[in-house]
Parts: sequence; structure tokens; C-alpha cells
Amino acid sequence: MLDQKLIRENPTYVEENLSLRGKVFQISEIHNLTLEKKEIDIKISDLQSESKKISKLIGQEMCNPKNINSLEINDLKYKGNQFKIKITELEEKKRLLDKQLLEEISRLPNFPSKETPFGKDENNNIQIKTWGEPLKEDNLKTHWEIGEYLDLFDSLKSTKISKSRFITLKGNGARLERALINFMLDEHTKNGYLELMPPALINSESLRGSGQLPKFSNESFKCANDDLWLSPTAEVPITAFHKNEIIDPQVLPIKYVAYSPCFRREAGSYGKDTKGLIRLHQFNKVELYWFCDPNKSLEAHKVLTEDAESILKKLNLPYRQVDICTGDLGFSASRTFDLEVWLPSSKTYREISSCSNCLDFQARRSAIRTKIDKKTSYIHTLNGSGLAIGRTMAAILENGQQSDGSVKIPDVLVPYFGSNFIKK
RNA sequence: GGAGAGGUGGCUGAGUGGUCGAAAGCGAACGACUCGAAAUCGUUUAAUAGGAAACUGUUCGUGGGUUCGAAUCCCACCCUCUCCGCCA
Repeated sequence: MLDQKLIRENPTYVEENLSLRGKVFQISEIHNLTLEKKEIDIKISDLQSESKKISKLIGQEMCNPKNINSLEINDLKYKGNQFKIKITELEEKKRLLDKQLLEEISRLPNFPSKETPFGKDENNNIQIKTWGEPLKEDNLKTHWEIGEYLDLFDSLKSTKISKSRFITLKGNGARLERALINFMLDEHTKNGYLELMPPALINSESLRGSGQLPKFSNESFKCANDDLWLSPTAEVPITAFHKNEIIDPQVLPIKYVAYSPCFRREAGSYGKDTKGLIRLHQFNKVELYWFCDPNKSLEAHKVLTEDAESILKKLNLPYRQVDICTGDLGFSASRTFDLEVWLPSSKTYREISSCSNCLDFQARRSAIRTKIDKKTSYIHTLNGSGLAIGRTMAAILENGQQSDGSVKIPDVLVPYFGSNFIKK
């Protein structure tokens, strides 16, 4: 969430920064609401101050039992009542204003950082670097063909269980998924991350806190009878884990790694990636998350991204790093580096991790602060996949495919998976 | 799901209508003593909004209500704990 004071005092600055995202943001209405709110706040505060003085006076007079029903006291009570009527009236107005203002401001995205490349959409993203040698042979099999040949998963039967875009992993497929989760968790915990396994059902307040609500209610699954949603990413419960806290700066940065299933409605992506493991309503992910000193998040962003990259390198999967442009930037992010893994069957790089610095955007929504030199300030939050498991499996299957139809397992994974190859 | 108990500052815990934003203790910070430290003594120590500041407002689980005045009374909700039932 953006700072309300900033909106009130410098609406032009806010509009300019938001408009970097490629569409025009008009915040004059919100700006007016902030002014109106402030005016009412001052009025209420003054009236309350007067009213409190009267109450105290009555209290003092009442100490003397003689006074209890005196004219003077009754007069004061009447005066107090008049204040109360005015205050109640104004508070009613204020309540409506607050609600409206919070709703409107919650729908404004974060400012892109100054370093974020300017651009309209994903075509303007900038490739920062590539790593590894992409396989560019023709006639390579897709991972779903490989999966079918080696009997690793079944999407058709899964529609009987749920519907399309769900998958059931089988045999070596399930085993490989499990191996990847364990491998990634081990690597990150060795590297100083604390492992969390958060709830998969989360409340609306938590979704609001990390930016998924109120604007993107369409993108998550909601439980019908409870104020609970299926978590779209561990980023949400981890942010909420420290909601309403003031964190001792000495313990910063707090670095978490969490395995979690992720659930997304994928509304609006009909027809895209209908086969295989790329786009599912449910997938597994190992997430990296930092709660960070607000002065150190730029460096932290680099380190977090490198930590995610290290997994791709160890798995020997060719990838590239992309600097996401202002028009393609996620709602809560100020800057994002995507890691995209090479999928040789389609000769493209596909997103496998999105490493974002949200600055204080989520921390303000979730009231997560620290106290530096007696001054409380919002901490910075950063998140990134380390990595998405299903897409990693797709990449391993496609990049490790052999001419005899088997798949070579990356060396680091062998102790977890238990064999060098998946064969028929 | 049923019955009961309870939610107060960083923590423990007092407070059942009137200068209560809240006793006391612990913890923490600073100072004194000391060569230094421990112990001791003294002072300080919640968040948040507005303000340059003085100061003013709000906050005792959350939201309403009663009252001139609510941590305290009333209503609703949320959460925690104990017992019973069910259950991996």
C-alpha cells in the first residue's frame, strides 16, 4: 500500500510514478478523499478534546457528594451531550470515508523502482544474462510426451478427480517431485534460510496484506463457508506470519524458505499451456522470502535472486535472467528479476522464478515494522521462487532427454532420486 | 459440535464507571558507584494519526451500544485454554 500522507501531499508525484506502469492513473478522487479525511480528523479531534475536558471536570466535581445533582453538574452534562451528538455525527462520516479510502488505496499498485526498465509489456523486458548452453536440436520431445512415455503423470484421469489443469504424479514422476522439493529445501537451509511449512488455507486479511486482495479475488480459490482461501503462493502466509509486529533490527534480515502447494484459478488463460506441467491450478513451489532492513533491500534482492539461480546452476539447467519492465511488473513489486529456464521442445525460456523487491508496500499493508534509532519504519519484503517444482521437472525432463527415450537425472539430484536415469 | 474459563504495555500481572494510557514486578536503555564488571541505587522505557514543536486525538482481542465519562456495564463476532464428543 502506498503512503496515505504522500498521496495527500504530493498527488502529482504519485500519479507520475504509478503511470510508469504504462497506463494512466488518476488519483484526484483519492486525493480529495484524503483531504476530506484530514479535515474531519481535525474537527473530531478538537471536539473530543473539549468533550474530555468537560468529562474530567464532572469527575472532579462529583468527588464532592453534595454536588452530585447540582444544577452546575446537570448543565455540564448537557453541554457534554451536545458535544457527543456532534462527534457521533462526524464519526459516522469518518467511518465511511476511511472505508472508501482504504478500499481505493488498496487498489493502487506499488511504484516501480527507478532502476526498473520502462516498457509497455513483456516484450520490453530486458535480458540481463544467460547461463548454460541451450539445447537447440530439432525434434526434441515435449515434457508431456516424455511423461506419457515414461508414465510419470496423468492429467486425463485427473479431470475425473478435479477438472482440467490438475495433475496426478505417478511412480518416478511423484518421486522426482519429492526429490526436487527435498533438494531445494536442503540447499536453501544450508545457505542460511529457516524452513517454514505454513498453512495452505489463509484468511482474507492475509491476502490483503500481501496485495492479492482486494483487486485479484478472481485469481484465488475461495472456501464457500469460511473466510479462507487456498494459498496462491507461500509469499502470502509468510508475510502474514509477521503481521502487526515490530521486529528487532538485530534479527534482520529474516530469511525463510517454505515448501507449499500453490493454488491459482488461472482465470483468463484459457487455451494457454493446456498440456503438461507448466500451468496448473495446483502446483508445488519452494519459496524464498526475506524480511529486510529498509536500507538494505537492494543488495538483498540481488542475493535472493542469486540464491534462486544457484538451484538452476546445480541442476545444470540453462536459463536467463530478465529485468521485468514497468508495464509487466506485478502489483506489489517495485522491481522484479525473472529467472527463465530453457525448454528445448518449444525453444523458449519459461519463467521458473520471479524474484521481487516489494520495498515497504506489503509491510505497510501488513503493519510489519522495525525500530532503528528509536524511529519505527516499515521493513522491506522480498520474495522469489526457489524454484517452482513442476516447471523444474518439465525442464529436467526436456533438457535431460536421451535418444533412447530415457531421461538423465542431474547429478545433485541422484542421492535424492535414487538413480541416474528414468527409464521405461 | 456441547460445557466452562479467559483475552490488559516487550513479558508476567493488578485494575469491575470518574484526571487510567493503565499499579507492581521482570526485561531493556542511560547515569551514579567501580580500575573494569557484578551487585546496588537513580532516571527513563507502548503503538499510531496530525503537528516544526508545544501539544492534541485514538488504541486494554475486534466491531457496535449505554453514559457527560468505559479496560471496567450491554450486544455481536474473533481467538486462546480446559473438559466431553468426533477424528488423521
